[in-house]
Amino acid sequence: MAGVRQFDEAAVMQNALDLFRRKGLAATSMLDLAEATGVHRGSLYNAYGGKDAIFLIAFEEYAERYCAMIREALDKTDPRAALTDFFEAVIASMCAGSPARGCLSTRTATEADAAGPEVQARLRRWLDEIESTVRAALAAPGLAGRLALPPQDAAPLIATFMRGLAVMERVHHDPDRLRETAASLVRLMTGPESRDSGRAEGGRGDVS
Amino acid sequence: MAGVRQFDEAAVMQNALDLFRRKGLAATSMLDLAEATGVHRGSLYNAYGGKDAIFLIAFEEYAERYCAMIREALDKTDPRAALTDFFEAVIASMCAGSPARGCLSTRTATEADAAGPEVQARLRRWLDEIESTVRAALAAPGLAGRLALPPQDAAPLIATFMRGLAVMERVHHDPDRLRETAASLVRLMTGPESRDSGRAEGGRGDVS
DNA sequence: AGCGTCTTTAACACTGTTGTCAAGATTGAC
DNA sequence: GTCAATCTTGACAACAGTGTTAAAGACGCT
Repeated sequence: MAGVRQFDEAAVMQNALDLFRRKGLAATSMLDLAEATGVHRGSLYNAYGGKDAIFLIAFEEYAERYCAMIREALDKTDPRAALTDFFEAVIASMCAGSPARGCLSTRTATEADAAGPEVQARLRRWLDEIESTVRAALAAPGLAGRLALPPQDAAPLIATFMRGLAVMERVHHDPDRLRETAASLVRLMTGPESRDSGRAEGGRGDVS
Repeated sequence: MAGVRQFDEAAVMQNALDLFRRKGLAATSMLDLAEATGVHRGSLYNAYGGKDAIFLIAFEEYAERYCAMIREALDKTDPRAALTDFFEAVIASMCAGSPARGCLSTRTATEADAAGPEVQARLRRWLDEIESTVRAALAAPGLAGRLALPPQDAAPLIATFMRGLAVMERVHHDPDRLRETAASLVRLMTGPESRDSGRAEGGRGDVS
């Protein structure tokens, strides 16, 4: 073989992901991608075929990092610390950047009908993965039975609620407000008993 | 004065709203609006100025109906019945139509950076209105003090969670799943005590 | 009826996006 | 060094959308 790819595919995907997070899938054109990556539009068509295909590849890295992030945040022995760290990480991730970049998957989900069926399927799979990651973490020995809700009920509730946070972030751009709202849910789920499980420090909360 | 408007403005706005709910603000073009309303594109420019202006007018009716809908749903003497009816109405509204049309405001919120500042401001105002409507309803004599959370904490939590439901609807298109998730939150907020407050029947849950 | 005002309509110029193509450049394999 | 595969690049045609404008039409008012 010869006539070898001239650009760094990983770097292209990183730039593409950054762009998708800033502009969203629908609003990003192939020309935007070409400019952001420094790769000629024709080369992108040649290498990947189109926008959705690029998105799907770029999304893989996002998905992986995100899951790792929440898995780490939830890996605590105290339920309240686990959930507090979890929401802190989620909120920090969507509020990072200026202007804040928001949540890629939430944005893509709401404009999903404009995206191809592969993107829709990938999104569905990813949200399921988030939910099972949360469910598994809550069912872990340390936390099991210490919540007001069994993991199989708590996980969908948490997964749905975090989507809501992402929407609210777009409207108010106020991380503290999100934290307070999340704290209410955490209080509700952990009950009033464990009075002081102060927030453990957890990860930096940024996915990238 | 003369040279009088040839079209029914209310009908145009109704059609515009329908279209916005189906396609979203960003994906709807002036040409789409012209076709959907039967009014020539130039006339729409002349009468309203542009897409955002049309959206803002159409949105008023939506906002009004929506608030009335949730106010009615929450107007119950039992907290569990109120919240159950509330979420039933919200879910029915976003799942109506085929394909389900989703939640206009949630969708607009996530693509808000593409919209003008007036739309963003209107959206913010609307979400605040939803939140205060919920807060007021929960603080009403019949319900006050019968929730696990004071109204000023419960309202943002509920408002945020219902945005999450709208996102999940886009992904899974499964009303029952949404109902179950919402039921978990209701259980959490009303506590296990009131064992049987079976769902009162409430409104039809459709905004339009 | 005539006037002025407003609306309608088709057309125009412009910009942005898409997907493809052919010519040329590059590079590994032989 | 030559070959052949592959990538790069600029160009092209086609389409969609925008916002404006000028001419034509409709209507209320006097």
